[in-house]
Amino acid sequence: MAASPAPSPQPGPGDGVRPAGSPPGGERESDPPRRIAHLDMDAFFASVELLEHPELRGLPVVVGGRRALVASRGDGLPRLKDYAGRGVVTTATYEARAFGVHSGMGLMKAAALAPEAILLPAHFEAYSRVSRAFKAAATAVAPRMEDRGIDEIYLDLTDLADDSLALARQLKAAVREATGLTCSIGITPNKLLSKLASELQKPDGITILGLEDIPARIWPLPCAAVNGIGPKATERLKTSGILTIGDLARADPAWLVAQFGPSYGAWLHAAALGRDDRPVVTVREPKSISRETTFERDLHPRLDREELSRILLDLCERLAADLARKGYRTGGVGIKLRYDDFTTVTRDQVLPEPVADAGSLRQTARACLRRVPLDRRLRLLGIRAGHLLTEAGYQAHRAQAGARREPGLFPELEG
DNA sequence: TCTGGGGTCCTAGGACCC
DNA sequence: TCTGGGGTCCTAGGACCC
Repeated sequence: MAASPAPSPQPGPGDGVRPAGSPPGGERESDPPRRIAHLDMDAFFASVELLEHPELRGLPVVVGGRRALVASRGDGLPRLKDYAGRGVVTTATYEARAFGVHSGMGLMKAAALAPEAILLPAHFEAYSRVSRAFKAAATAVAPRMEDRGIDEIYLDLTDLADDSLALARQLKAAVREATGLTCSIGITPNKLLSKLASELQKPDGITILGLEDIPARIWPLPCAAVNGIGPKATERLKTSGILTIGDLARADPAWLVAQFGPSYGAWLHAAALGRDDRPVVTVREPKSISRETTFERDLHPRLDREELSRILLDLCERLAADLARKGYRTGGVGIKLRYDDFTTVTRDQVLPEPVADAGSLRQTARACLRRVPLDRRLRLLGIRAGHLLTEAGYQAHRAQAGARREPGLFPELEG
């Protein structure tokens, strides 16, 4: 079953977004109208690369692939047609998208569409730096910000004085001043609609919508435009003749629930009507930290045992470094394997004591590996740290555990 | 021309406890 | 020799997102 992005308090019958002036004395007071912005950087990674390579402006440029592989061919600028490997397109400029190239597409396939496009390796440090800069610029205008990844944010504008168009212009000016880059902004009463709105006039656009605009502006869009309706749900909806958000809005809610389950079915109905009361979440603790790698060639668990062992150690060391840098311990370690047929398995194990060092991670990963079939070649190995505990949380955990055992027996060994 | 790496959330069964 | 129901935790898989 498809996941629903926080369907929020289950919209009951007749509930959801209450019309302005809903009956007094109801169970809940009418929520105050909100103003939520979604700010999305335009072709972010590619645009950052163009800051470094202004001479490539106007050309089809694709960012993706591993640096060593990308850089190893040719003397001039690497072309997509020179690439051989398992990379995917991370971002493409609008000129490259005109050839049908899009994010997530295999680079080999992209090369068939746009062989002469420039291929640049990703520079994640640079993107992170620019990401911090645009977020700082945006929060200087609108402080209540929800981080949605490296290139997009939500902002709660509800309590700000200026009108929405003025705020959008201020945000775009601030982002451009700080980074030299353009973004697109949607402003509506909720996150769902704002996310849709910011896409409507990309790049460099501003789109402000009210609930009254839903039939004309939202309903003609394909279902897949909704954040939370992915490839599987799109396909299932299509087989029932539901192609647009408007089709979905007209579908019988009971039928949707029967087809997609109580949670997702109800959410689909609410989403099609533009109903969404999720708050802008300004602080969040991570739930897990992970590292994974796809091999350049498929590896056999026995024949390539040493190489796999080296790769596992490397992943554990990098994960341990991540934990140390971010100040977490993990109380549960998991592994992920992808076989040559692309099937994926995971194994998890909770730990009696939280750990953070590479050796403990590796030991637990090996225990997990013993529970998994190792009879065919692998293309990916990953390791994940869950049940995260901050250093403060860990001290509290230790104090509790210590109190439960022999209190004060070895005080010199305690924290 | 097969399909990266980092995440979140949901479901569902079984164990275990009350 | 049987019979509940609820609650939480653990585990595995999968959809989805950036």
